[in-house]
Order: sequence, then C-alpha cells, then structure tokens
Amino acid sequence: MQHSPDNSSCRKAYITTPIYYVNDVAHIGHAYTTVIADALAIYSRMVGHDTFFLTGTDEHGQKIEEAAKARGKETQAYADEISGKFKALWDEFGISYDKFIRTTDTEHKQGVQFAFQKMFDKGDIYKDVYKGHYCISCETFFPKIQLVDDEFCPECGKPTSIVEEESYFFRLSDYQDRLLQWYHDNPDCILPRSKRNEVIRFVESGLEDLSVTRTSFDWGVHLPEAINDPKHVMYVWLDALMNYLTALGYGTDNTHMDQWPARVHLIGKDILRFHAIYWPAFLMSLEMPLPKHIAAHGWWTRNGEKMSKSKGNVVNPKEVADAYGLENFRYFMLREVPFGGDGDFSQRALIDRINSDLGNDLGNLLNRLIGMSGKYFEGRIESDLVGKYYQAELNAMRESITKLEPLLFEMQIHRYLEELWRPLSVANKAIDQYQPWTLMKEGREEEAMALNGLIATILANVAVMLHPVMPKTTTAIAGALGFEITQENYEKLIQKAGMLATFTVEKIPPLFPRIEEAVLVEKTEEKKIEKAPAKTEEKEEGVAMIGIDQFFQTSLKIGTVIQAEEVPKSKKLLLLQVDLGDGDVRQVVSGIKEWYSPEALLDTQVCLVANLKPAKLMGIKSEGMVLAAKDKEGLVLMRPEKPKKTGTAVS
RNA sequence: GGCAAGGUAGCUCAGCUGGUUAGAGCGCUGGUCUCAUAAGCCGGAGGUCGGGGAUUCGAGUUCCCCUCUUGCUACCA
Repeated sequence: MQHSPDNSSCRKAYITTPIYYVNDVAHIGHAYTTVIADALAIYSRMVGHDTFFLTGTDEHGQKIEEAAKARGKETQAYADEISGKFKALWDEFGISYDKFIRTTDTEHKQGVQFAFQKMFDKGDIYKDVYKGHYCISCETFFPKIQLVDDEFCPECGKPTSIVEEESYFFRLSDYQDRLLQWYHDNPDCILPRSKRNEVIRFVESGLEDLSVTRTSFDWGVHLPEAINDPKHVMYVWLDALMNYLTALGYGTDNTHMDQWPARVHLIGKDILRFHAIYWPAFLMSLEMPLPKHIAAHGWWTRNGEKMSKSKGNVVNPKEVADAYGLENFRYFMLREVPFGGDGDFSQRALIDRINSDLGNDLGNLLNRLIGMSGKYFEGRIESDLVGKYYQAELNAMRESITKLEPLLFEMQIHRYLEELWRPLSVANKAIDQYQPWTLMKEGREEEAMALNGLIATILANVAVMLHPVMPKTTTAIAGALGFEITQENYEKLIQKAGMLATFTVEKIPPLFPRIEEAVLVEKTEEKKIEKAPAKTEEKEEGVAMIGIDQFFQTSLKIGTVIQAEEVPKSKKLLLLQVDLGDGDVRQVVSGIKEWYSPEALLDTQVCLVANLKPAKLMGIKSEGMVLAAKDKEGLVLMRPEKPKKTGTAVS
C-alpha cells in the first residue's frame, strides 16, 4: 500500500531503551525514553512487524559496589532491589517490553566474555599500561594538561604522582575511518540529524584507544578464562553496550539473533557519544551489522528550570501518572516536545493538553457521536453511504492518515500526533456544516446516518493510529465503536481505507473529564527549606560554598528609584526606573507590588543586581533585580542603612 | 576561542529546490449553533520573518558582515 523502500528489513523491529543505571531513581527522563520505545514497539507489532522490545538495568561498576557497602548490603542484593524497582515501575506503567535484561544476568556476562575474546583474538584488544597523573587524595586521574605547574592537582592542589595501571585497550583509533564512512553513508543513522554533525566532528578530531578494563574494583564482568587475568573486570561501557546483543542470545544460545540489527536504539543525549562511536566500533570489530538508527532525545525541565535533587523539583513519573492518568501523561510527553529538543514539564501545560487536545477535540467528538446516534438512530451507525455524501471529508482524513507512518520512523512523534489531530477537526467541522439535527428535521435521515458513519470512521482511524501512544484509551474508543484494534483491523481501516461494519455505539462515560486545577501540590518551595540545613554533602547542586571571586561576579549597586508605576494587568509587578549614577538608568520589573506602592518607592534607594541578564516579564524588559527578603510575614527591600551616593558598589 | 544548529505572531513551532495579501496549534477576543465535556464552528486582533548590506524583475527562503541563544569542543579562570 504505502511506499515501503526496504520491506524486508522493516519486517523486523528491534527497539531498545538504554539499560538504566541502578544508582539512580526513576525520573521523568527514564519514563520518557521508555514510553517512546513502548509506543514504537506497539506500533510495530500492530502493523505486523516481528518486534522485540528491550529494556533493563545496568548494575556494574564501582559506584554500585560502594553504594551497597554504604547501606551494609551485599552488592548483588542491592542491585536486585533497585533493578526490581525499575521493573516494577515499567510493569505498573504497562510497558510492553519483551525482555528486561540485567547486566548481572549470567547469559549477559557470558555473552560479553564471548565478545571480549573475539575482539582479543582479532587483535582489537591489547594489554598495555595506563599511565596517568593520579591524585591520591582525590582518587582521580588527571590529564597532564590540567595539572597546575605540570605537577599539582587542579582540585586540591596537592602534588600528583604518576601511576601506572594495567589495562586492556580497544583499538578504537583503527575504526575512525570506517566510522566516518558509516556516518556519511547513513544520513539517518543518528537522529536528530544535527547530533550527527557533532559526532562526526568529534571523530574527525581523532580517536584514542579506549581503556576497557579496570583493576581498581571487582564488581563487573571478569575477562574470559582463556585470557587468565582475574584481577581485571570490564569497564562499564563495553559491558553495558553489549546488552543490546546479549539480550538476543549473542554468545550463548542465539535465540533471537535474527532480530539484529536494531531498528532503533533510543537514548538520552547524554550518552550519545558512547552509542554513536564506541558501540558501532565494537560492532565492527565483532563483524556485526550496525543499528539502523540511534535516536537521542533531550531533557525535561520543570517550569523552565533544570531538574535537580537539591531543588526538589524532580518530576516523579509515577506521581504524575497517578494524578493525571498514565496515558494522558504518555500523550503529553510525546506530543509536547519536538524529538531531540528539551521539553518543559508543567502541570499547566499538561492540563492544557488534556483539556484541549484530548478532551475537546477527541473525547468530546466521541460524545457528540454517542449523543447524535442515540438521539436519532437508537445508537445504530451505518457507514456504507459515507462515500456518497462525504467523500471530500473522507479524502481529507486519508490525506492525514497516509502522512503518519514516515513521521513515526523519523522520530517526529510530535508531528505525527499533530497530523493525527487534523481528521478530528475535519469531523467537528463536518457536524457543524451539515447539521444533522437539521437533516433530521427535514427528513434527510440517510444523510444524517452517513454523517454519523463519517464521524465513526474518523474516530476509528484516529483510535488505531493513536493506539501506540494511548493503548488502553484507544481500546476503549474502539470498543465503543464496535471493533477491536488488531493487525487485521489496522490493515482493513488504515491500509485498505475500509469502513466500519454496522454497529450499535456503546455509551461510555467521558474519557477525558475536564481538569480545572493542578492536582499535585507544588512542594518545591517547602522542600528546599527543609532540605537545605540537613543536606550539606550535596555541595555540587545545592547551597554550595563559593569562592569570593564567584561572589564578585555579581555586581551589586545602590540605586535611586526615580520613577515607579504599576504594571497594568499584573498582580505582582511594579515597573521601576532605577538610577545607578553616571547616566545609567535601569528599567526594572519587580514583583513587589503586593508590599510596596509606587509612591512609597519614589526617590528611595534600593540595592540592585546590576549585571543580571535582562529578562522579560509580562512583555516588559527588566534590566536588574532589586534585593529583598521575604518570609511568611511579607517582603521587605534591602536598603542602605543611611543614604549613599547613587551608584555606590555593594560588597 | 573554534565548530555546529538556531533566532518567524503572547507561547510552541511549520515554512521544500527564491515567486501572488507569511502559516498551524495553543492563548486572547467578537459572533453563533445545540449533537457534545463552560465543548464545537465562524470571524478578528497580533509578525519591520534578530539587525545591516549584497545578488535578483522578485528573498523569511541565496551570499557577506554583525548580534543574541543553544549544543559540542578547546582554553583561560
């Protein structure tokens, strides 16, 4: 039906997520990757591809060993526990994975050893000495170039010593040209394509051989016995990346090796380099075909801010799913952000998507159909005369439907969903245009029935194509429309543009009740206060200690308010003109209206951050920030105790 | 500093190889129907397409310069 350039290879669909590192708690980023992969897997199965969907956990490495020790647990027991949490979450989310791999699985370890041996025999892995400048105090190697006076540790300033550690190396440098050739020959091997350029430039700048074993810890896959070097364990990336092969039985029983090469490896952009450089190089060494696509998505921010533990604004996917519905959340994640770009999570945006896209456009359309068919035809819906009266609308729907598949495989999932919504608009317009209530009054029942048939057909098509994103919801819609979402019906409705058989619509309650207010309490503020004193160890992201030089990056000045007015339509904002002396007058928008009137501020002095990046508030440019202190009692401005000359620096 | 990708309506983004009055969704706003979830539909406001220059009969779309953002990378701190 549709153009299918390489039908044979499309028949197989091996889809992977990264294996998640068990030193981490599942957050929206994990859920995002997994949901994308799940949607692709469901789609692939629906259209009849032989699909294998893999996810799992990465459990080796020094950090895990230490984390377990710190908790007084056996390393394996600790790994079991955390890995179990991931698995439980995906099970609760109904993720349709075919295999959940763990790097501590025996088969995986055997497979990795098999691969190591093969690379070793081939000469791609050799033993050498890793020389580095090592700071004993920081327990870290530093490249010479970072050292202070070629000797001292850049972190703590203590002298470093040259430490030699035995290591096995992979001849990554040998694969530079072949990698570049691969990127060149396969424009879509790395998605989004802009990321491919980054990778190419990195590879062009020269690749060094990769150290692939460690002797400093033991929690990892040991080298094959034949090599007889028991103090080495494999370094995490060789171990972890190999999961994509070992999950199929590579090196052991080869059960699913016919699934290789992967249709797509879904990853976050942080691990692009490993997947786009090391992984293909390993595969080349193993003389295996390379994956079709490596697709890297972006980050989620929260209300425009980066998520971090110390801010307490990490989005917990389970919380959101519980509050708003799992499938609504899935829809939101896939619809909201262009693939590869960063997305912002806010309850407002989520609610808007649910109310507008899902409720108004989709759910309400089904209700309209239920209402009309119930009122006019006791629920019966016949579609055989749709073409006679509404061919134009059918055509419009078909036009959108046929655009969908390529978008999905190009990872343009947000475009896919956008396009999928057009037929809904066609249906809603058609109802208003042809007015079935008028048709009924005029006795044109055949046309009214055909119109209902049109609506039902459109809803059925949309339900099928939306199924990968919202499997349960669309099953409910299909149920109301008297059909099931199966490969057969996919072929009948989507591929062959067939019509629904006559059926009686089932009255179901609204699928997407309107949401008026945010369900989850935004607790970031409270958390921050509670956590700050307790957690001093999180110096990287929390209330870190800074040097005096960092403090002086902030330019603080005494300024005089020479003009003050209210910002129209704003509850909180005042627009101030603050004189900083020497003709430097700043326009500052400040959220202090609730506590200060413009008159009270005029000709008074304030303390201003003078080198703050300008921002726009309510469309007004703000070129500074007025310092103030706020607690439950209210807000007060920080002012000089006695008037000082305008423009005086604060330090 | 180098490289790359971007800067298009309030917001998120489409605009292919240059060609009539620059588009979509959301938001805002006026009107309207009643089958429907304060939903739907119709209309409207809103853009010097980052700035400047060049090529062209004609540029959001090509070239040059500048500027800002983001990413990768280097280096300084």
